[in-house]
Amino acid sequence: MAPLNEQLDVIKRGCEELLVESELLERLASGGPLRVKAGFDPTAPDLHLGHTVLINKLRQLQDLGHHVLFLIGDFTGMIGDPTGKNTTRPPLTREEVARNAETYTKQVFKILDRTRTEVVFNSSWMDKLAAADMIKLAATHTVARMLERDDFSKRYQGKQPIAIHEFLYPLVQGYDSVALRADIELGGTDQKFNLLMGRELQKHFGQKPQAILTMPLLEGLDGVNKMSKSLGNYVGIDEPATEIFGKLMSISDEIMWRYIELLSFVPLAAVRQWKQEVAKGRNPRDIKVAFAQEIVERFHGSAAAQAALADFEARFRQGGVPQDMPDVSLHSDGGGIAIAQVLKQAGLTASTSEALRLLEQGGVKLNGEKMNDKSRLLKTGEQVVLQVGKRKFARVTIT
RNA sequence: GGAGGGGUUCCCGAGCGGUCAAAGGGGGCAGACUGUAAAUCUGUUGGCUCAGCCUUCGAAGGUUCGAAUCCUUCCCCCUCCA
Repeated sequence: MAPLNEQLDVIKRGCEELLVESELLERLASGGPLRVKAGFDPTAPDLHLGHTVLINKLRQLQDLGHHVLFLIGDFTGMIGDPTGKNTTRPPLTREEVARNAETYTKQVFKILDRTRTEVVFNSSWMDKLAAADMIKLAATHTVARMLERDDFSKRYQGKQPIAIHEFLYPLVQGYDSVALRADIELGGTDQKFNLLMGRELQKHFGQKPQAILTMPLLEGLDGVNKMSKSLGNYVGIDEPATEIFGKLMSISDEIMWRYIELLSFVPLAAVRQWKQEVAKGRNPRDIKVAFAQEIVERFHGSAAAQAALADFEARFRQGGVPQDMPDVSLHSDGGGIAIAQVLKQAGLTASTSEALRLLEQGGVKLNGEKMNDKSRLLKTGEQVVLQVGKRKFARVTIT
């Protein structure tokens, strides 16, 4: 195991806050591997880059020899974590939770070391907790204390509803730390309240309180809100290489540095040099390309990263069409199919109304030519490439 | 239990008997400009067999030639008092 100060440097790198450092040092000094807890809400079936900020950190802890407890909050998932939301979230069913959890474990080992990871479900101890125990747990904290949490107080002041069961969420998450005897828990900055709750409950149950390490939240592609599935501003790690590449290229120059800081493994010295070069006039696009390549390579390999770049160049610099696009075959009864119908049935637009709108606005291309004749019929035997906007393509054959 | 306020299209929010598929803003989408950037500007933003028709304003009934707007019942939320 690495020397203490080196371990601490690795642990702290990129983090938002570490509490309490001296306690963590003590535990590290005691020699044995730490029990590292990180909880995941099974609402999102796809891991995205936002999640990987934390998972990368878990991986670093594993590389230091520590033991990761990858907690899937299947019980808490049924409550619906209210963190960061200003409305009550609808609860998930057992079946939904189970399905999502499976996807999680499948994806997470793209980053984590399977041999040093223990996947645990909080239902395995929470299901056994009797109602009376739950009441005792609830009795450990006051409503005033709960209302200290930022999002609760905001909702309360904003006259938004807060359901009683939402108060149980932090308590259950904290109790998970007790059940797991966690030495340190990782979470996003928005999790701080819940993480601290773990410390308090551990003390209450006679354990040494866990250290907590918060990681910054990664902004989504819009550069404003945090990256999340529900906002649609995310990059999923299971997405095709060209998608990941394209999405990363679309981020603003400002947010690019943030992404590099939190996601890239490029040494900080090299990043500093990039910044200087850009300040002297280098096109930030070049940096963005290098960064996008690094991320694609991480999840798809270097060959895919090269291909994604080539595809991107061909498509947008030379205005060509992508290598791969969906092939759609539609059947006509004879008279042909109106173009708006084709667009909808090929999945390029959500409705025929939208298709007609886009035709009017010049957002539709047929075989690379702008197309705004709404009465255009596609006849049997025709094969065309349709494009909507800059990104949506389909090769359509009429039979 | 009592008193008051409120539930409008993806979100916020106006409308308060016909001129309402419903102002304004946000977000989304498209176009221009670009580095597929960002910012900005322009258009658009329920659906369909699209100059017409159909379905929306918490739910269900009712009044009316006509309702998001009036009445009844129900559901939900917020505030104050107990």
